[in-house]
Amino acid sequence: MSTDNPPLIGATIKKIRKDQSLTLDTLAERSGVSKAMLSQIESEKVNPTIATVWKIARGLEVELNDIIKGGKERVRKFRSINADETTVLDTAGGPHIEVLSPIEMAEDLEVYLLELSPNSVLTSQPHAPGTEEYLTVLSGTVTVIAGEKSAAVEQGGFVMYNCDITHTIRNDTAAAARVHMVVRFLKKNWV
Amino acid sequence: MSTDNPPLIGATIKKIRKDQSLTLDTLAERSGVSKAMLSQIESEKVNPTIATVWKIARGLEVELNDIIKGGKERVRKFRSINADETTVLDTAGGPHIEVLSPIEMAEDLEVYLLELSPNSVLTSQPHAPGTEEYLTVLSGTVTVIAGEKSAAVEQGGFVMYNCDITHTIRNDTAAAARVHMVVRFLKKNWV
DNA sequence: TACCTGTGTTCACTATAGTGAACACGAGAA
DNA sequence: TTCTCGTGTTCACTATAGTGAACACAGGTA
Repeated sequence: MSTDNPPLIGATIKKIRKDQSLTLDTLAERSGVSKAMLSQIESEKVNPTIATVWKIARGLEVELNDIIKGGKERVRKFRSINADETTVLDTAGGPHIEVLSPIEMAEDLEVYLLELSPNSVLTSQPHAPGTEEYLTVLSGTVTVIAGEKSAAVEQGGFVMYNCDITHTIRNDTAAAARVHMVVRFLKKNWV
Repeated sequence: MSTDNPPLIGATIKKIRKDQSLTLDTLAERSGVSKAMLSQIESEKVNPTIATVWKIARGLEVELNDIIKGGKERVRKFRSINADETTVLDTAGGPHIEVLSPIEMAEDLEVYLLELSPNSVLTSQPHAPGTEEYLTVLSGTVTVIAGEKSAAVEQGGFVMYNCDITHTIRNDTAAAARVHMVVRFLKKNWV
């Protein structure tokens, strides 16, 4: 939705109501908002208050944010990427990094495979606020440091942490380590 | 926040404004909402319209939903789970499933390791609407079917799909397959 | 001590949200 | 053809959002 105007939520409310086969009368009963008001809102004739929209969301049993963000039609995804299509990020002396997730997932949910050589370190700068990383140790042992917290995790282990602070993955052993990494961003819907 | 009352957003707006060291005057200029109104909103003396809160969110450069959901203080996570602490889900003749993510991540982001025997199938019922699965094939080859779409994915490959329809992972080969699986749910904030 | 400034609050007003009631319209039945 | 019913829209009203201006208060300075 455009960022130049407040969200037009009338159409969204109408769509959700229709999807649930509800009349204005029924939604009025469920939500505590008058039928007249609902009609005006759906026609974008008025600019309702937060409390009113919250009541409608409750009546529809949906999240307030589902109404506000515009109720975009979700198309079900199906996307597969072969091994030879993944992107490889290598730096001299650094770990071997394969990007598995497609470009359209960037800054939403990113998936990587990392291979850390014996006695190597991968240090990253803080990501966007609220971003989280989830690591599965496939082989070897790694030590993860995020801020003042750290843990050594062996094969078959799992670690998750906020990565909006400087964070480091180290392989202090004499064997290579392989790690599956997922990075999840807090989404911004309209900035 | 309580689901019995509309969201009290005044305190949230005030906190964000203070965090950014802004005065009411400054926010009024940036947002186009009067200082008087801002004061009333922050004091929970009025129930602002959606458009007004949207203007404030823009002025603060935050998501509308950040204000509405209550601006909870985020504590940075750090959680590690050793291999011997993961939960194993096995059924007779079924795949070997290890749950890596901790219980508190249930229905948010769930992480699994799957091992499918030669010529075996894992069929799942539809999950909650909007839920997505992300598979990394660590070894072997699997065929993923979601609704009418399918793909055979070899070692090192990746596949993602909506799993709010019946979906199946098959290993039609004579070798075992190992798959890393992430399940991401669309969050409900207050239902 | 008095004055000034910055910041937040309240007043008195206008504009608009929100409602109960009445109206408009289309479809189906008699 | 007329009537009835269900559903959505609009009217005329009250309640409240939203504002410019004035006020209140605290801290700093002369």
